Amino acid sequence: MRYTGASASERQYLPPAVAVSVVAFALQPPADAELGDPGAGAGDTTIWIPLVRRTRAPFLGQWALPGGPTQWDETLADTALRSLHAATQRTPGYLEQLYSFGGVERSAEAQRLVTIAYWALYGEHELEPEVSVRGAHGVSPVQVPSGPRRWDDPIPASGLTGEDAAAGTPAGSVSVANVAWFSADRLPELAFDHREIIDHALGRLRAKTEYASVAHRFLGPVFTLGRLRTVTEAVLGQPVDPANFRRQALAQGSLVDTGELESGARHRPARLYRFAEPPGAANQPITSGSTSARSRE
Amino acid sequence: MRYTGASASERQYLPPAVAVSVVAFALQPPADAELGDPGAGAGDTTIWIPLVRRTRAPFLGQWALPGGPTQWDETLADTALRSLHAATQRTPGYLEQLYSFGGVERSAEAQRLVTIAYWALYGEHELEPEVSVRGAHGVSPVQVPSGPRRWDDPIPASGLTGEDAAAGTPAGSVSVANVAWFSADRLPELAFDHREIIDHALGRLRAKTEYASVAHRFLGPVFTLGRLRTVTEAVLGQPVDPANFRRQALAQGSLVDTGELESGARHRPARLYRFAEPPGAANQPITSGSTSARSRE
DNA sequence: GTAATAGTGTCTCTAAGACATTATGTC
DNA sequence: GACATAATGTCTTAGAGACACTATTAC
Repeated sequence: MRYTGASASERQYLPPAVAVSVVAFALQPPADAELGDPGAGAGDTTIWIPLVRRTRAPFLGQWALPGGPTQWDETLADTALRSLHAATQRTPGYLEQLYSFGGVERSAEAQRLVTIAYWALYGEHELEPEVSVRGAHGVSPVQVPSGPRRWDDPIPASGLTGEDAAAGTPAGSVSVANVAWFSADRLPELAFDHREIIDHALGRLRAKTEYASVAHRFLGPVFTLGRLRTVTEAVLGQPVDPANFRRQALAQGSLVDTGELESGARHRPARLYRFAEPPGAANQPITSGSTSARSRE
Repeated sequence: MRYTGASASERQYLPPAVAVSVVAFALQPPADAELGDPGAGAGDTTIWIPLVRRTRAPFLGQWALPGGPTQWDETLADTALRSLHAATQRTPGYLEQLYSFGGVERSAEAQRLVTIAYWALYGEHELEPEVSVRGAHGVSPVQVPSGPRRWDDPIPASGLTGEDAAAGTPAGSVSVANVAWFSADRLPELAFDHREIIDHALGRLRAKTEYASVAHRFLGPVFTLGRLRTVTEAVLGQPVDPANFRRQALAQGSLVDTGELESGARHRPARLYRFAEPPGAANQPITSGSTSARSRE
């Protein structure tokens, strides 16, 4: 019961294939990562995105977003995490849905394709190589937004791009050599409409309401206001006044002074802060295979 | 080649079924509409939403959002418009995607279900009964947002709720008697998680950045500032200072004074305004079967 | 005239941004 | 000591909100 090669007359009985694409952001590429643009150093002034090189037509050899088809027993967020992990060997700390694309298919494939785009954030500590103690891939906690937005959860497999979904078999898996990290300011030419998806994701990230609440996810559990400001500057792509940033960040009410100081720098030590989860969020990390809040039939 | 009754071992080869649910808003219920709550008059102080009564288990007899499965030759927005029209006999002036739900299915159905939620707005003139001159349903222009967000377009059929998608056949269609309009403040108990979807849609609608740009879609092509303020009050559910509203609405820069005045009221006549589409939007209404901007394979 | 909304002017308060100043560590 | 960033304080300006006041129609 496979759908490849269905004739045109059979098509109308086929439900669309469902796949995801993921735009993942990090403040730095991982230490062992290949850089798409060898010229650019890994400064703190830009945002980095992992891309995979396509190993199939169409757009063979071109860069594209990590992604892949949903499997029968995984939710959409599962699929997003699994295919992102297949490309980067790392699990992001944050994942959120962006938008769904469901155009009528015009390619040679037998099925229509519905693609759901996600965006993900990697914190500093999530970029260290994962220790492969457990099964196929890491099981680090992933934070998925609660509140008005909703979601699903994480599992394992290979990594293509979302457009290869219509092929029933997950063949032609991506070797790690086909993955590289790019600065958001210096993206290569991208397959399909992935450039627009990235632009959309960047727009969301740069929207004030978004970055104010997610900037800290690029960092570890504790951080200085200076680091947080650096993140904001990287997200916005422009400098931010330190004094005003401090006032606004603290007025936000979601930063907690840990009482500790960061030492070792060649200047006055900075206070360390934690991010206080909003009361409703319950700060409940989602682990692979969790059953929580699966609110839909 | 139908999928109903697939055994558990077959399931893993089945792609998820894809369906949509639509939260439609109007400032008033249509004149010929049935009201869910006979007590409430049709004042301008609230927002109205059409619901359909389920004719199947689960949640048989309970109210739910209009929706239905995607057909092989229609896009997601097509499906949304078609199933909304099946319920209300009317085509909305605006349609935008909200969120996708893709939980692993736990019901008795053979397939998983991915549901994409949309929200729609009906303008005053879109609530008049449609003149059935052309084919199965109206072909009035529908405005779908451009810019970072993307979409697809409209076609005909019956109207269930999105959760009936897994059944391959669109049987058990909704008679108009099973449709009623409810005030957003007085919703009945809803099937599935539709209450959350509506709350999400209301949240989006009430977000300042959204309602500032969509409020005029509840009205006809020309309107007074007083009417526009009334819409805003209905959306927000609270009074708004007329003077301040005027200043902000005009400062927005998207209202054009037509030079005409509204007469007949027992008070000073008000200027009539049009909404100026932002330059990028090209103000290009989308008609059924259009091929524009279908940007995805 | 009265009633009712349209439309204008003005005051206050808050928050954003610019920028000066002091504090405290490493070298 | 020099240097670098942390942390605080102050001034200006733009905008939101409260509210008083004038304008113009129907009756």
